[in-house]
Amino acid sequence: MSEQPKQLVAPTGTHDVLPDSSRAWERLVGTFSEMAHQWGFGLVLTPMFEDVAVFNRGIGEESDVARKEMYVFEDRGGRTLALRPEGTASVVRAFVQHQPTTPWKAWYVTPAFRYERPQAGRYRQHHQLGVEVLGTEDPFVDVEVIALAWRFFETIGLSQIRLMVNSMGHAECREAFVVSLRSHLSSQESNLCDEHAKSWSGNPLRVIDCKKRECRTVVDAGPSIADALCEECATHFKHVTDGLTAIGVPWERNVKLVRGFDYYTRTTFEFVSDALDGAQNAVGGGGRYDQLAEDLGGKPTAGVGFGSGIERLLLALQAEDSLRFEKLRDASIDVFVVDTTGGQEALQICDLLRRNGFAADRAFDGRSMKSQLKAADRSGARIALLVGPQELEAGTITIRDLRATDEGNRQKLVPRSELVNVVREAIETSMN
RNA sequence: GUGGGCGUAGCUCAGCUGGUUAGAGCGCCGCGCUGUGGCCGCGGAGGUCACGGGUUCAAGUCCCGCCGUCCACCCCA
Repeated sequence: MSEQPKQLVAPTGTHDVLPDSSRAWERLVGTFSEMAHQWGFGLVLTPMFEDVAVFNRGIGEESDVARKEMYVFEDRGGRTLALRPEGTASVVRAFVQHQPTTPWKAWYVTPAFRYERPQAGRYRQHHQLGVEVLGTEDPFVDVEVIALAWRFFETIGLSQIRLMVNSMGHAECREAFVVSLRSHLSSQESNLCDEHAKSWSGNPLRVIDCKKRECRTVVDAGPSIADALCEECATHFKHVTDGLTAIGVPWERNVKLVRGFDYYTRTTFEFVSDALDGAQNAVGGGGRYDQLAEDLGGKPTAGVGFGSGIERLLLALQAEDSLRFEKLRDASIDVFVVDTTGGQEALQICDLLRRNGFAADRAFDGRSMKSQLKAADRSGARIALLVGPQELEAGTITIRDLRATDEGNRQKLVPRSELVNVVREAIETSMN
């Protein structure tokens, strides 16, 4: 006697998306794809894993993501690879490798992997969609990238979103700011929270978005990035915010907005949902990364982009109660074919309908008519086509309106040769 | 990585201070209606009470471990 094999389940922090909820995914990704094309972006697909250096040099070896969250492994050829923890680095690596003409406008949708302790809205595999523009430092591009994200959120029905923007300045402004921040923090070390009192010098910028009161007091009294910007960077930032204002995208400046990846220069931004609480309220973010292409071994090339987490967007939609799954499901099937003669008729009728552009489904296993009609009801189909021995004999089909209420006038016998036209007509009238 | 809550049917959950064959609603299958869904009535299938140890005459219930999940921190999407 062998034991029953142990049931296997999805790994910690991962999840299956089944047809009920995947309708919402299709809608999000479909909408984004359409909008990205409207904005002039082309789809880019890059490998899910890369040489680990792509991410170490990209997001910074000092960042938490690179230090302790990456899935790093060695393949059979001894190469050290990593599953992608975010979207941007791979796209920029592809740009550097292929040197397309600029400006290069790319959009993507991809899973991202981080070894984290899972909780609501945070997974070991999550999914991001986003865009990148390489080859121009024109502030209008920053505006376009932010605007695309904003309009996308509007289109899918999110209303409680706030956009926060900031500028880190270019490499020199940023470096000068880090120096003055460092000296401020070192003089205030004893006033920082327990953790940052020890760790501030590794990455002083991290202290800026610490939520502890002690750190906030120290930070508020210290230098502001806003004052550290050179004239060019200040002007660049003003063009970005003026551009947003010009097209009616509301923004607020947040001088403490310091994002987790080291590659950001100048513009940074983040979208938060007020419908989600605290910890996981960021639904998207991004910024400019004018050094990144060079860091990955390419020619100096400016870039800017944003990424948004699909799971977070769905949580935010749910929190705003903007998701209507029922409606999405109703849209699926036009016709359900009921065949009590063995199934051969349903095979041919479904094929005919599908070739003519209808969404058709049927039952299997030779069930009773009653049971098949029950399945028809569940499918959400507008109409059912019934074929039993009588119809088969007479070369006819019974068409039944599954939504009508007057029992006397809801089904009729039609010649099989007229099927496609009759179905088309029935669907048109039942749509009204 | 640190701290806490929770794991009982496919789903949502009940199960009092340990005590016979572990329940409900929804869903699923069937019958009432032997060719007609949705509503209603009746019936049925489905559980090693997450898993592994321990205490006890007796554990879903108490203890320990483990895994999973949720929450907070951290970080982020």
